[in-house]
Amino acid sequence: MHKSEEEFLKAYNVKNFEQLSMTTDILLISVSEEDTDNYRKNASKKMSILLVKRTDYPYKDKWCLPGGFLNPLTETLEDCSKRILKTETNLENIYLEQLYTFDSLKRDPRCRVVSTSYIALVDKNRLNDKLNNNASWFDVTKYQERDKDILVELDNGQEVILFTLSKVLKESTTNKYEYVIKDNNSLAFDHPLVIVTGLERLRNKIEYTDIVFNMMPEYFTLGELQQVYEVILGKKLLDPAFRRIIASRVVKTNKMKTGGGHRPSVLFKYNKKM
Amino acid sequence: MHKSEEEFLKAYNVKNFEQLSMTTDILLISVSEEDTDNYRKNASKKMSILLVKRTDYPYKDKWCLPGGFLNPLTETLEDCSKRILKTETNLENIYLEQLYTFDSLKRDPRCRVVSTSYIALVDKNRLNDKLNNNASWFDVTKYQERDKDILVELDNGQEVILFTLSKVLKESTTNKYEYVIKDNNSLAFDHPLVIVTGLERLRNKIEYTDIVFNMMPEYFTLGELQQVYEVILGKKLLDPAFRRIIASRVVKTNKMKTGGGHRPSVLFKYNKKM
DNA sequence: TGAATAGTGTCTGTGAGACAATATTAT
DNA sequence: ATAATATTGTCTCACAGACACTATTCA
Repeated sequence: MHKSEEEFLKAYNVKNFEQLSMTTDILLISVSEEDTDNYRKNASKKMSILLVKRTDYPYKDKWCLPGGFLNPLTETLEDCSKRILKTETNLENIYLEQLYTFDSLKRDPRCRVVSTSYIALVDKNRLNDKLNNNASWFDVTKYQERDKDILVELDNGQEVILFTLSKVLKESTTNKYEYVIKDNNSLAFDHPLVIVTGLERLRNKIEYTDIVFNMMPEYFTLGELQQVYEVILGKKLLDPAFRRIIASRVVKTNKMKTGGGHRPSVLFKYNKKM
Repeated sequence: MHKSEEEFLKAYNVKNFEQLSMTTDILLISVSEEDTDNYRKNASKKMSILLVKRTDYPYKDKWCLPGGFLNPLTETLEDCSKRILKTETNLENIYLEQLYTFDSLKRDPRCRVVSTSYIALVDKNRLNDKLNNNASWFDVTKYQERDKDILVELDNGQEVILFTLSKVLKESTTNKYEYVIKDNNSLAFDHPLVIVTGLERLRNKIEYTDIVFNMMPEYFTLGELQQVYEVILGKKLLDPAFRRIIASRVVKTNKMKTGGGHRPSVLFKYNKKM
């Protein structure tokens, strides 16, 4: 006996199958400026990420990435991430990019939850005072890779969060590694994985995309831009080399940044290409 | 009134919330050899992907990527992909890598289904005659990018599948594009998206990872390896340049490949580094 | 022998790394 | 004047692109 497609769809009942919940977790990254006492010195920069304090079980009172459950009937995962970002930062139009889908069986003690994580990038100047009060920016004060271990330290000025991951060989054919949480006292769920995966991704993409300009204000000096690169890559760059690489991606304006107790700097804009 | 964590988890009932279904879709990629009449000529190569014919609604009798529903209680998405690959190809130990999670609201007419896609790479020599009989290899006979359109043609020797995608500007800040299906008669679901996303990813990763060796047999000539690169990148490479680039990633063996009506070629192996 | 592929040599231009030198400001 | 950053000049080295050349097989 043959059914038509219409009949088939009508008879199809989702509830006959096991279903599950999905969440999104958002790694919101920005670059913050440290105050300086010396009037001549430029503000030094740190990479920082947004964490929120959990108010309920599981992981009650622990810090975690902003995130929440997907409404399967009305939202895409990106919609969901936008909604959560809006709640935590009061901002819209934040750059979002899908990072990875984490799905180990026991990552949430409540039930099976698969979580698709997103990277979000923002220029910190956009959001002073707009944060939800359970949210806090943590500077990435350490990000060390030694042997196969990655040590990360986060600091919001009052609390320090430390965790360690190991890179474990997964595929022996080609050398492919996966991260495993080794030591973690303070962060909820598998969020150390999300953070490290995201920071690595950002490091890679900053080299071959224009992603970095999502973290910059409209006008910026090349020195500022270079600092953002240095903070993300975790190493110093040589000025002339940096300027050569970046030259085609920025446009000089006739504005200057003055007042630094040293030579003023030309302000540039992002050079959007078609 | 305070609950303990234990009480909280006990009282938590997943079924109070809307849930959804997840699937995996697998883009299994390999490189096939075309027979040649000239005894001197080496076999030319084509990139090919595995499709299966749907036996039921929706998209009955259309081709699609191998895939299936996740069992949320017992499987990770990768487990699920492995299970499906085993069903379709009778192979285990295939290289798998998470590609992207597709989640538009109407991608499946039955219900809300979020699908995490995986790239799988295999050396075709491993699987002659092992295919499930609803599965078939399609050569990628065309992959053209013109303006903002991508035209793909797949051919299994009996049927030709054609589809077109458009790259549509998504973020105006940084120029970020997303693919939109423009024209598609033959492929089920949003699988044209998966295919194009996956082929682009492979193209990128072949340049900076050792991923390609998952598609190679244990012993191969540099000519064969170069052909695989050329087929994936869609362009010819210069011999000396290729040999320089690849040199550190392969090891010469004392085996030779002879019988080609021309100078024999040294067989190499993948050089696994720690 | 010759068609075909395998493999090497080498010139050239580009571009990154490195370091030096000059320019300009606020105190 | 000086500390600090801004900006440019230029040398060198590594390496990819390009092309030419030699080597070797088997019908």
